[in-house]
Amino acid sequence: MSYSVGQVAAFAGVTVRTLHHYDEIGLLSPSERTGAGYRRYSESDLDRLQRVLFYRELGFSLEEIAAILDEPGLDALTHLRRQHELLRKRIARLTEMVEAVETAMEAQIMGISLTPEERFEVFGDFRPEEYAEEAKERWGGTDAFEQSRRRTTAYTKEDWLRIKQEAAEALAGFAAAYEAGVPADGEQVMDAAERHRAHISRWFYDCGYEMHKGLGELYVSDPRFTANYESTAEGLARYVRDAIHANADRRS
Amino acid sequence: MSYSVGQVAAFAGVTVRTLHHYDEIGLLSPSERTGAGYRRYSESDLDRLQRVLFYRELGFSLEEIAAILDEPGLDALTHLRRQHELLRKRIARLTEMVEAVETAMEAQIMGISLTPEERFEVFGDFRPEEYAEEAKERWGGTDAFEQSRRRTTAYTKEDWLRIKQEAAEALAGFAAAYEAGVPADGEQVMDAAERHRAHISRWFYDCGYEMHKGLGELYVSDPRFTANYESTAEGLARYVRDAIHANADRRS
DNA sequence: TTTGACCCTCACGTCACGGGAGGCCCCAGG
DNA sequence: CCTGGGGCCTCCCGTGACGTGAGGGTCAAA
Repeated sequence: MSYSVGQVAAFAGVTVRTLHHYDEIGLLSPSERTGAGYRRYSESDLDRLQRVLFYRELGFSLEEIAAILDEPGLDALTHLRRQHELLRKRIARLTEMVEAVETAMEAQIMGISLTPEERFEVFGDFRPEEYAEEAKERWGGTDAFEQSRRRTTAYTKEDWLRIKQEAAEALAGFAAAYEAGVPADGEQVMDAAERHRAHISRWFYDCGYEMHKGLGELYVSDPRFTANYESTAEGLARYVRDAIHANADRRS
Repeated sequence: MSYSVGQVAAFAGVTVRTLHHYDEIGLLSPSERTGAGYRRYSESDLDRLQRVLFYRELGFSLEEIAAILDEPGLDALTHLRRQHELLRKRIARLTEMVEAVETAMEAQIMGISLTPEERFEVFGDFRPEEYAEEAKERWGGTDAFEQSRRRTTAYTKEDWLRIKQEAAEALAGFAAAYEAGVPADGEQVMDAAERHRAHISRWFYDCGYEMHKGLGELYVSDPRFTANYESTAEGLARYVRDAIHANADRRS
């Protein structure tokens, strides 16, 4: 049994032109022609086409596909195993992308924008030293950033909801005291700062008093954090920094 | 903070030329230029680029991407949700392909070649009546084929190994009796036929005596089955058919 | 001030087809 | 017998998403 271009095209979900093209470049030439020059595809031609379409779908160029298919040692099972492996990798990649999207959603919800590195994390498979260095510099040379990343990747939806809730409570606590005119070194305000520090330590990275003070500075100096506080109440960022400092001084 | 083409290209893992191209076609024009005409990408330009690359990876044309991104109601979370959904679908598709590959592997191991429809099942998202009809005709108008497909999709590796094992035992049983000169309606040969029927019923589809007889006929008429038996011993296909008939007659 | 890394704008090349034009082949129906 | 319509052929130009220089400005560091 053999098949015409039209039949094969219908089977495989490609156009006749595509089959002509594959013939032209020698990727898939039908094993027979009729007297009138009509292409006739055999069973094993279909086999080859199936493989071509498979590798094409996974993003290989036609040239690469030709190389793969014409490799000596072209056992059918070998191909199937390779395809299985490629699919597994591709699924893993997409799963990573799903995670990245979820992270971005959380970031969006929490009102924090990402750094360029974070944004494209899932795309660049390379991580040149240059940018890694820059990130380190930005985060004060500590490994807090890395630690945070490692921990947060394991968090579930529920964890994130809880984190968001706690963060909102802390913010509300500071805002209430601030608007009531309580000074930044008031007892309850310092307690709020301490709860804030515990929150960070628990969910993100070990946050000592020194680091907490650094974070407080960041809240007034880094606009992406400042915005988060200032949008609740003008001057709140500075107030929170002062409270954090007062708390750190009290403890040491 | 703004970034040059080179920096952005490095972040995003694309070439400078690509960014130029996106500028040319108006898909992503940097929000600023220096006096010397240098492109300067802002934070929100990066945001847009990230989305462009995302949709591109999922196979959208640049024109389509432009339409998606310039849709009114372009909330960030909406995009993220859409991306999440698209990824889910794509993963589902790849998972289907994995299953198809596994099926093909089993078919290969069991020494049965596939029909064109089966081969390209995973590619054509359409299922025109024409071919569905042909398949029905081929399988005698019953729904045994569908039933088999439904059941076997849930099978694990272990199941398949066991099935293969049982099939091999059945074959060996027939072959032994055949080569010992036992007639096809011998007691033990009919018992082997009955075990064969039970095997089919258990793992693939309800196989009554009539259907079993049909299957026996298939073993001598359909070359893809015949080959499997004849390669063990010449004349075995006919012998198995006769045994199946004898067993069916005995039972009714 | 010079050097080298980076940037600019043309402009042609490439890959994987799309989409006709113009013309055989072949069989069912009048 | 011939005629119409569907499928097939080759030839060839078009397109989308860039690759790849050529030829020439820009700019911080040495």
